[in-house]
Amino acid sequence: MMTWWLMKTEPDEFSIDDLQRVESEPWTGIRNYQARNMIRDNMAIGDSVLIYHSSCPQPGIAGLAKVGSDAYADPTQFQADSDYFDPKSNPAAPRWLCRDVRYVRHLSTLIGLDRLRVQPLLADSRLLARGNRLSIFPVDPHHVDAILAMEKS
DNA sequence: GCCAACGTTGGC
DNA sequence: GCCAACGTTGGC
Repeated sequence: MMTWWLMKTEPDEFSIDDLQRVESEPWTGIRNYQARNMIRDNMAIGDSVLIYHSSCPQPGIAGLAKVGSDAYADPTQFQADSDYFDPKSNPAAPRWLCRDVRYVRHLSTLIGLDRLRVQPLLADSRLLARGNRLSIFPVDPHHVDAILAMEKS
């Protein structure tokens, strides 16, 4: 059964335009155990992804992608010069995982957080839940429907 | 730069 | 296992 996911990215670092350019990208730098467990246990190749731009002038949902690989060790945890270097991670038992994410398409226009906030169908969504700092989490199909319907309105 | 929320760390 | 201190996230 296919799951929909939301993945946050800071467009200054890596935007939906960048994903389109490279087509497929190792989604590295996830350093939260809950998110790590979902990458490991709950994602599947072919799952769909909402790409969300955060920490930027226009936060919101920018495009669609797909999970393109199984989970594998995030190489940045072993790179001493990386922001994501984790000296406590052991190569024999890597602490952090990633998956490849494949570009599907841009939304016709970015659906801003301001618009998401006023859509009643999303009032109970995790996306809008107070204090949600997870950079990866599943999205209910009916919430996805509501979001994609906003693309045409 | 501020601040609320929340995860992680480490002393006990 | 508790909990205070600290760090990070992310909107504004």
